[in-house]
Amino acid sequence: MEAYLAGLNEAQMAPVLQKDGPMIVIAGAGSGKTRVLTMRIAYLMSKGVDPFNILSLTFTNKAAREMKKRIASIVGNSEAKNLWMGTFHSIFAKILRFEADKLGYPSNFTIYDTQDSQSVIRAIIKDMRLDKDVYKYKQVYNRISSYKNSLITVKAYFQNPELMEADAMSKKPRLGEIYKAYVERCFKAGAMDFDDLLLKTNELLNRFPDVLHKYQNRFRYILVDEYQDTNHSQYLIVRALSDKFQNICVVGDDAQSIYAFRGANISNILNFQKDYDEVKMYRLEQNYRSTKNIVNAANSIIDKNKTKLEKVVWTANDDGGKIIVNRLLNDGEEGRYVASSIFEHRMQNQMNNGDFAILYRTNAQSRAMEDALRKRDIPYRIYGGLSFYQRKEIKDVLAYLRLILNPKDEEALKRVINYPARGIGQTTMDRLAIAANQQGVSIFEIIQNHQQLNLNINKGTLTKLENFVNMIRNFAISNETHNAFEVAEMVTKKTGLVQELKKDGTPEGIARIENIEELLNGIRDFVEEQKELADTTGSLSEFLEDVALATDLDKDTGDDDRVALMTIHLAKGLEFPFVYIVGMEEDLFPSAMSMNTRSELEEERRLFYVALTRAEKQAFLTYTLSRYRWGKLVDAEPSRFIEEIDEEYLQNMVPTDNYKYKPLINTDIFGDDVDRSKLRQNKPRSGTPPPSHKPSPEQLRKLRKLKPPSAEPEKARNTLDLSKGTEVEHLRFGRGVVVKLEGVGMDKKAEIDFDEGGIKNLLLRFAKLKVIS
DNA sequence: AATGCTGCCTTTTTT
DNA sequence: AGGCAGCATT
Repeated sequence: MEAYLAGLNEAQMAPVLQKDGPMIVIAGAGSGKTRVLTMRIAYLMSKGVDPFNILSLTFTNKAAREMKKRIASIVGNSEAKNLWMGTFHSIFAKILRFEADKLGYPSNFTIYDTQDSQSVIRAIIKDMRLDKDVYKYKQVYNRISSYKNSLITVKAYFQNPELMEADAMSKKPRLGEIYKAYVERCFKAGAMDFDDLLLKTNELLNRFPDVLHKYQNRFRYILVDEYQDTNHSQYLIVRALSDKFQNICVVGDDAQSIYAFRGANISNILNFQKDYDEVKMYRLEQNYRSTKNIVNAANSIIDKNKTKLEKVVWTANDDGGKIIVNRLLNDGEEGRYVASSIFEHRMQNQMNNGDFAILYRTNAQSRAMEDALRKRDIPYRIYGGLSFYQRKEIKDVLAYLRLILNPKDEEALKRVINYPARGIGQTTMDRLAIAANQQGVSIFEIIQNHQQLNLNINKGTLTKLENFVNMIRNFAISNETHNAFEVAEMVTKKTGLVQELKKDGTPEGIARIENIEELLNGIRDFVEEQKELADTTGSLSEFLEDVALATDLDKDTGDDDRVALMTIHLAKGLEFPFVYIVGMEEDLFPSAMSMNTRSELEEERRLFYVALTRAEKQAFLTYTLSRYRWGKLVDAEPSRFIEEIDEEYLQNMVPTDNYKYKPLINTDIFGDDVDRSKLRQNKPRSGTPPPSHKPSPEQLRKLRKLKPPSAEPEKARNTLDLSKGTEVEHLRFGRGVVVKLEGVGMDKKAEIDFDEGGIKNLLLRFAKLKVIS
């Protein structure tokens, strides 16, 4: 027996040692499935399987990189290098580039991200003169995306009366036309969207049997991680490729299926045994990650789901601390509590920042956490949300780079043809677009050939257009002899992008320049890494592919010691000693949009299961009584998921004086005449409806333009003296609470200044707010 | 053509 | 509250 297998338990060993045939591994949270995959690949190679014949599909590129490293340490780097390992999207993008000509695409096709796709759809809706309130571009995009993930092409769509009827019923009878136009525009721009990478792979394998055979023979051993989150399109690719040799190993956990919203099909894992002959099934049920308390609590949650495979996750670890549940006044308090708690536990247990994670349901929740961590000087890092590559200035640079490789890329062209401003306006663009449509070519080509066409554009503008095209062509020529970093550096200098930002001189402008510098550094690192690890040159096209398909997680080097903030979805597959799950409230988690059907609710529950099982030592749950949502303070109720945990695993904390701020709840400010239980409800008070002093829009406009009194302007504007008898309808105690001021008709954040026994002033955070007494 | 204002939408999760 | 598309102004 090979030495590297020594650390495996019996259950883990069995799937590693089964060299051939179809198999499914049901792996509970924290049961060491990555280890099994890694060891299995190492074992296959030790039994003489050529790494070129092994395809391993992972959920993130980072996971792939780490596995590769691990395997390299067992079998050696030169062999490990030859493994095919990565996400569905990145592996099949590579294959599609190689086979692009068969599908009529250029091999340097652009990969449109969600923003690009949505922008194309928005333009189509506008061009078709459809009502943008009926045809919401995001909805349309999602609809098209789900068609593509179900392999419903435009042609298939128009052959399916049911689908067309369904869209007509939802008042979108022309959805098919939009779909058609969208596909055509992408094709003309030489672009594929995320879903195309899978859809076109299917098309490739279906239409060209010789190509299918080629890849079937190449990928004799296929491994798929997180199989529960594959969609139909991915499922069909796996089936097609594994059909000949049937050496397929899928690993997953139905209890952790959380991507149904993007087409993941849980029945892929539930039905695997029907898809292949003589499937061997293995279960990994021993959890090595978490304490007994956490594992048992998680089990008690997932028990509430009806749709699941039977398995019992258990652990031999210590009991550990109970899950700490805490109630806070509002989201600001919640942030401060979490920050304080991290601070204290870090001290007490001699932990690093990187041992803590804050997990939330929606990205919008990160802000309150960030504010609190920043105030406490706790270093943190946010994953996901508005990622680095989605920032305007970065997308601008990337658009230039995309255009160099693929001048047909219309989204990139539109973005930069007049940025920095070069006097090419909307009218000109409209004319070019019309000509491009008539000629059936790209806008870039129209400009190149404008002398043969009558474009009705004046000479000065034509010169500007020529200059632009020449600039891009010169970049393209340089690109043939320079690496990605050199080209990118040239672009930032010669296009005037950085100059433009320097000129504006604002703090934001400076931050943007820094971001561009960071991008250039990133490109330099990329080029060096490529030369070292992958025997490639570090070309621009390699870099852009990496960017298009990389996630924030992939970018993470883990060098610096920071608290991790991310959505629960992003946390899948990760683990931390201390985990805070915040915003445990009805309508937030479970999300208000996921409570319509049982299956939606069950997915939310699985999501909670995933969140809880990220914790190794200690889990914390927090909920608030009210929080800002849509810019307004909204009352909140504790999530049903808290109740669903067996009580014996919980420690419910009554808010105490442990922390600097006091979580003062129901503190009586106004005496007995105010019924607070009613204040906390959204409903108007029964009997006496709340007085409505809401000013008319006209009055409000007047109010906003009013200047503060000239004497002591700063103070007069920001301070509200309660002794003057200002009517306050709704007041909660504590710092950063919200006050509703009658007669103003809006909520504003305010800080309360204490004066011995009572409140002296409300310090309004927003200078604009006027108070009428 | 550039700039500034207004009013709308947003908050589900992502490759 | 904040971002952004669409409109109005210069």
